[in-house]
Amino acid sequence: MGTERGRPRTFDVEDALDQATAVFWRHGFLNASLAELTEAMGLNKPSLYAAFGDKESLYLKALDRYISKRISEHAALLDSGVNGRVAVETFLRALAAMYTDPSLPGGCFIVNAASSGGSGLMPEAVESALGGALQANEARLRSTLTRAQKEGVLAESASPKSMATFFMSVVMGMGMLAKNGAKSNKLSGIIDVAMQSWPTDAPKPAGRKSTAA
Amino acid sequence: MGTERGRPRTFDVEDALDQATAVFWRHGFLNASLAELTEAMGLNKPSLYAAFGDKESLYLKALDRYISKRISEHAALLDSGVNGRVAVETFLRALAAMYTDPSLPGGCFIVNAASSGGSGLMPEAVESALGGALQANEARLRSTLTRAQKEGVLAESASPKSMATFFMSVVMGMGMLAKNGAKSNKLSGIIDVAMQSWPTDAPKPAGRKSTAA
DNA sequence: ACATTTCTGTACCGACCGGTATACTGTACC
DNA sequence: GGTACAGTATACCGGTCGGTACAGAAATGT
Repeated sequence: MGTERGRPRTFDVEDALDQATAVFWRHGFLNASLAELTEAMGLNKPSLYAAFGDKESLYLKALDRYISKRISEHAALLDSGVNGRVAVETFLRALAAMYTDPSLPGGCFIVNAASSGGSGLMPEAVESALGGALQANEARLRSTLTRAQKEGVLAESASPKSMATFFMSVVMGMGMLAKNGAKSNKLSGIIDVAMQSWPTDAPKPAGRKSTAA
Repeated sequence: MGTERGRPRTFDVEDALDQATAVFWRHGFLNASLAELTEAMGLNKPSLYAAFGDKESLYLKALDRYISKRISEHAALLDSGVNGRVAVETFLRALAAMYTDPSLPGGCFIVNAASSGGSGLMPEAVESALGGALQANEARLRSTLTRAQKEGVLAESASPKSMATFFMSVVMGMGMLAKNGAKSNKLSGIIDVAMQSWPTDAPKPAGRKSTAA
C-alpha cells in the first residue's frame, strides 16, 4: 500500500542534512566541497544529488534548517514576556553561547556565509537568502527595541532603527570573533559593554521616583 | 653601472601589487584565483611568480601593503594629540569611511579575509598574519583606552581590555555590513550608538543630555 | 518466481585550480 | 654585432572542482 516501491534509502535524510549544515557552517558555500559534504553525510554524490539537488539547493535547505532549528528559538527570546531590554540582552547571550559552543562548528552559519557575500561569486539565490535572513533578524531586533520604547525601558530619544543596526553589527562581530577562536568569556565582555550603550530616559535608581517593585 | 642587466619589466611592481590587493580585498585568499589576479595585475603567471612568488607570498605582500598604506594612517589617529575618547571615535569614523568608500573594494581587507579563518583551509602563515594584524589593532585600541583612563575621560571602573574587544567586534561587524553593501550613514549610526557605551566617571554637572524629559 | 522501481557505488566528464617548463623577446654589456 | 641575461608568452602539468552515466543491488507488486 502506502509503502514506497524500490530500494529504500540507507541514510536518514534529516541526519544527512544536519551533517551538511555543519560543513557549510564551517566553510561557507564556496569553500565547502562536495567531497567533504559527501564524506560528512555518509553518502555518495548520486545519492546526494537525488535527495537534495545540486550544491546550491542543498545549501538553501541547510540554511532553512539552520534558521528553523537554531535561529528561531533565539529569535523567540526577543518576543518573550520579559521587557525589551532584558529580551535583547538574553538574545545576545544565547547567540554568544551558540557561537562558542564547542560541540558546534563555531561562529554563526549565516555570518560565516555572508562574509563571502557581495563579491558575485555565490549564486544569486544564496546571496539573497542570506541577505533576507540578516534583514529578518534586524527587523526582529528593531521591533523588540520599539517595544522596549513603549515599555519605557528605552529612551524616547533613541532610534530603534540605529540601535538594531548596532546590535546586528555586534552580532556579526561576535560571530567573526567566535569563528576565529574567541571563547565564551570574550563574547560576554562584549555584550557587557554593548548593553551599556542602552539609553534610558530616567536616571538610574539613585533616588527619585522608584520604578516598578 | 648599477643598472640591471637583461630585459626590463614592462609593469610597475607596486601598481601590480595594488591591483592584487584589490582582488584579495574583494575575494579573500581562497576565492581569489590566479586568473583574476593576473588579469587585474596585467601580467602573466610566470611574471607574477617571478616577481612575487606563489599565491601565498603574494597575499602576504598584499596584506603588508594594505596595513602600511591603509591601516597605519588610521591607527595613527589613535595616537594623535586629542584625548582618548575623541581618538577612538575619530578612528572608528575614518575606518567606516574607508569601508564604504565606493572607489575601494568594500569592507575591510583583513576582516574579509579573517572570515575564512579558523577552518584549516588557508595556509598557516596567512592565518597567523591575519590573526596578528587583528591582535595588533586590538592592542592599539587598548592602549588608547588606557590612555583615556589616565586622562580621566574614561571611567576608572571601565576595563580597557573588554572595551577594546568590544570595539574590535564593532569594527568587524561594520566591515561585514559594508562588504554586504551597507552605506556610510548606516555605519555612522552604529558608531553613534557604540560611543554611547563609553563610561565616564564624573557625572558632568553642566551640559550633556542629562535633561529629564 | 518474475518484472519494476528506486537507491547505491564506481568510474568518468569537462572545467578550472595553482604552479611550471619551454621557447621567445628585448635590453645591457662587451 | 654578438652574447649573456632577465622578462614575457604559450602551452601544459597533476589535482580537484561540481555534476553525471552507467551498471549493480535491494526493495516492491504481481
